[in-house]
Amino acid sequence: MSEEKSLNFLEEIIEEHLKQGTYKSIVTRFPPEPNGYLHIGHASSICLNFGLTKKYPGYTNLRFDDTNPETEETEYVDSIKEDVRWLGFEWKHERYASDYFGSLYRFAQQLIDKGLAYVDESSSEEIAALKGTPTEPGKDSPYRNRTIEENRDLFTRMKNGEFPDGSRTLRAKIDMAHINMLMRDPILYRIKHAHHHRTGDEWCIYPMYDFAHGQSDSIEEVTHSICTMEFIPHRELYDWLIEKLEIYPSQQYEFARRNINYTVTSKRKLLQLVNEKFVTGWDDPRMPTISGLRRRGYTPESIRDFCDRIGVAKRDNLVDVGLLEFCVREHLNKIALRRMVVFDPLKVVITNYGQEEEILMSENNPEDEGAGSREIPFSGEIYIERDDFMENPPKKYFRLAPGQMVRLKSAYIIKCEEVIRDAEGTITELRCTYIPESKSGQDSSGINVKGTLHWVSARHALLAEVRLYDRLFRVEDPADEEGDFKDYLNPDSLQVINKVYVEPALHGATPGERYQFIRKGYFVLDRESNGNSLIFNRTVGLKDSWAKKGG
RNA sequence: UGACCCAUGGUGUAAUGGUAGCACUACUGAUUUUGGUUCAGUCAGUUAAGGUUCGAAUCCUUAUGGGUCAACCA
Repeated sequence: MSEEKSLNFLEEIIEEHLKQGTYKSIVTRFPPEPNGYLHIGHASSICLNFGLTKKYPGYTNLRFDDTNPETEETEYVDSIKEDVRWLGFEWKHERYASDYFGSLYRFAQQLIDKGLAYVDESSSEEIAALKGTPTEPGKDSPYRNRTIEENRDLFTRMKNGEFPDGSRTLRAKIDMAHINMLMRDPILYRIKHAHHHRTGDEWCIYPMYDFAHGQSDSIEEVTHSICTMEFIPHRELYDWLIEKLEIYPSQQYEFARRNINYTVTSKRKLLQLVNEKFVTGWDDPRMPTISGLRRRGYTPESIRDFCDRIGVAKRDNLVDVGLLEFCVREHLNKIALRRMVVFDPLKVVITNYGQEEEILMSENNPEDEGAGSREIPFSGEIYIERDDFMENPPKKYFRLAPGQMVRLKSAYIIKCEEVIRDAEGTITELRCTYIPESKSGQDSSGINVKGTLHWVSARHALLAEVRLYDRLFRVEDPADEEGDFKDYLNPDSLQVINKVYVEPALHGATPGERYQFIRKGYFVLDRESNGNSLIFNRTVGLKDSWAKKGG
């Protein structure tokens, strides 16, 4: 019965490998650098790498590419681990490139011994000058032909801290005229007298990406090393090093990173937004970070579903954020508890109801009978949404208007009899009558109304704060615009409503529960809430075909 | 004026020489005690030109367009 889902190009490669017996099982890795928080683009890579070893025999390691102590911190390591777990994945081994500094150092010595690496004393400017350009070959460094003994000695002294930062590098000896710039004697090691988040002051030389990543893959016997397309030119060097070092032949495969419109996914840019206070932090709910999405109320299920739907391929892309929103709505619709909250209150007095009150029942989730129901107090004075009333309504307006009837959700049908105004002419109150026989669940009135409104009983309502979020940028692709990307921030990305009126059932709201404020959207309790205050973040609004029609 | 990667509806992704499909979006309509959900339907695509073939989105050539490469970042 089940329709076979087509394979992405990596799954095809792996199935072929498994079929041919190239591998019996596979090993992948997710290799973040701990210099920032993970974002939605990383989620794609996480789902890919971990997803592959869920589908095929094998496992996935979490490996931190921590070879640049100047930008890396333990805070980032912790956040990355939390985010991967939250997304629902468990790694086999937790590893660090820094675990391999000793092996990497010995690999470098082997290269020196084979005459394939040398210590260069050129400055970074001099190296750049001799590098050539994509269309012109480079020139050999004057230090290129030192003896092996000299190189060994110099490299040892680099490690021993005898030289200042930037004064020397270890370079592979390949070909300065190579068509691939990365093969023009790439730098393997540089001197940095910097404190490393894990190895402390043990080392003052650190390997470059190209001399750490592939070697780490190899040490872990990673079979399929999956990275993004900008690393394609690195593959030649990746292979060269593995061949010369005669180590386990991990293979690199590349896919196109996923881009999403109206946001940026560059750790450098996100860091800028954080540092320059354009957002409140890495987990600001407007951020495309995993932690931001989590605080915003996204579920791991919805993010996994999103990654699954956008797929894996090799072409440039700009995915519509609307798809992410669709995924979270789809999930939240099934699990969110329905609650009634009035954002902009308009008082309604039900003139024939009297001073008493009663308890009504309402289902917690019409999509899930198991979610049960809750009690809602009703009384003769309630609040409805100000924009649920119009004095001169257009055709097909189903809400309240003079002489018109609406259903109050889970309660009665009411009819608007009178509009009360203050001295300025602002509507301050509506006088309505209710139809006693129309009680929800036992309606014998025979009246059919088109509109149903949410409401809260005025004397039972609690106060809360809601934070409404919109896209962070006003343009689809901020990174592609002229000038500073920050000039394209959306000034209305955050709207705070300090006082909204919520039904009493929200009193014990917990951060783990998801809510749908009926007709308003999906909300989650923010971590800044406490015993005295309820603060809700809007995850995403409901689809609104009335607003779209210009209603 | 080099090398490499890529090109299918508005967006994302399938079709692996044999009926261009799926999802999102948009638009209709039905249902609805959320103008939500659900259901039914509609619009919409192979960058171009040659070639190979009975047959090409798929293979070849050229062109065009987009991306990547000149960090002691990853």
